[in-house]
Amino acid sequence: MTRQKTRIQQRNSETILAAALEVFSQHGFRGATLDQIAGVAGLSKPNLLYYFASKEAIHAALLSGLLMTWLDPLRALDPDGDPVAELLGYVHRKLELSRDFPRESRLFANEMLQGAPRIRAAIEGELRDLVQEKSAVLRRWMDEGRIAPVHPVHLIFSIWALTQHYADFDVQVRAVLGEGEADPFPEAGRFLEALFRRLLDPGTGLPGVGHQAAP
Amino acid sequence: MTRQKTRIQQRNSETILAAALEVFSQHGFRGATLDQIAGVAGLSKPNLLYYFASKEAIHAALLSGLLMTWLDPLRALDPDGDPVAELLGYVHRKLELSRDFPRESRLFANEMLQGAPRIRAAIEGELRDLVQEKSAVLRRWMDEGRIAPVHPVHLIFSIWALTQHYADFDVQVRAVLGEGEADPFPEAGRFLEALFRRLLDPGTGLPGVGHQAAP
DNA sequence: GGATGGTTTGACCGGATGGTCAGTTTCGGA
DNA sequence: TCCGAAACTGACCATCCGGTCAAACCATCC
Repeated sequence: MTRQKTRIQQRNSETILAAALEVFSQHGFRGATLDQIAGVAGLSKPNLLYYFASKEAIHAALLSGLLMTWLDPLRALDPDGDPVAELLGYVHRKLELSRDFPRESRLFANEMLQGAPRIRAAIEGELRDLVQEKSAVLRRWMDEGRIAPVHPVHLIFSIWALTQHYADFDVQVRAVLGEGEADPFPEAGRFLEALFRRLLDPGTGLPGVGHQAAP
Repeated sequence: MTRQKTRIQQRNSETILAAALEVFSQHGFRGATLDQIAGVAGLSKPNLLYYFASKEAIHAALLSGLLMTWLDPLRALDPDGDPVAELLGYVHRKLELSRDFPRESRLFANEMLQGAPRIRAAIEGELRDLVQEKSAVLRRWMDEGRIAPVHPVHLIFSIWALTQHYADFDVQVRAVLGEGEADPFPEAGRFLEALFRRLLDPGTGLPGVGHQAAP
């Protein structure tokens, strides 16, 4: 089915997907054009449509490959590991994704902004299930007093928001920090480490911040 | 110049901008069409272009009005107020913006994803200056030991990321939390309150999380 | 060298898109 | 009531867009 045959097919498919990622992540699905993608890929428009049935097909291929990569770090969260270390590891892995694959992050963000018309099913299925599963783990850790009690799903949201921000709003981040500072990511890593250490530390119980009942 | 004359002009300009906000925030600049905007506004396409010179002009009008609204809450941060109360107030005001004006947030996010081609100047000017100014205040508060020492600019980034996430990724938030939960915002408010209280609390000094030198 | 099958492209198509314009309708004041 | 300006519209235009197709190209094996 999806099996590639020749090396040319393999190479050109990859070239096209790479170019499409560049264009889709910047302009969204409707804002991107086949001519643009063809231009970036260095191929002719009909040649694109020789490898992919349609513009939709290219976009779909990108998204389907994306979700797996995107969820892997959360899947890797070990229920039997040390809670704080596991969560900080997740934060750092997610931040590395933002640094190394910003276009993938923006493609995802674009899809979300549009109301996720093409991956709604996956969001309400796979993604939701995985988050619920890991939330149960977090809740257990909280009940055991190993991390501070906060709403587990919002905790996961906060990790997503804080890490993806550095990819999606890269222009803003760099503009505000100033041209002098080359790479914002090392400092971002230190900041997020401090933030989540303080948030999760079970020792410093503040009043009135207990988590709600599970959904 | 920009002064409106008749009531019809006032009303129709507002109708067009509201419709354009709806469409632009969902599809981005290139993905939006004048016919779509005209359809939402209930006006004919030529009538749109009677009030605005071009598609670009509509978009520019939206963005210029947006930045002011967007920065106001940060401007309101009082250097003479109580540090934690001021920052938590900012967080809550920003979260309310996400709840009440999600389309404005998405319009801004769309512009950022595209590399901010149309508001780069404002980002590198007004926005940058304001952030630098408030960062100085935050640094002073940290030096006085009234809030924990973290990188002030990344602290501001974290407020933006965490609050805007609930507007920009609304679909995902609601899908993951489940249809049962109607409004995610009250719980989000409680979570962010807890998060920033713990992050800012100067009492619980953790080792190795001091902030870097100022940029 | 020729046959074969994967690869590439110029030319083209129907429909959408941003924008124009001449002309008509509606409004507000004298 | 009438008039000039404001408000509005149908028809139209040039360009762009996603997609098609027949023909050409090219590598490989006989």
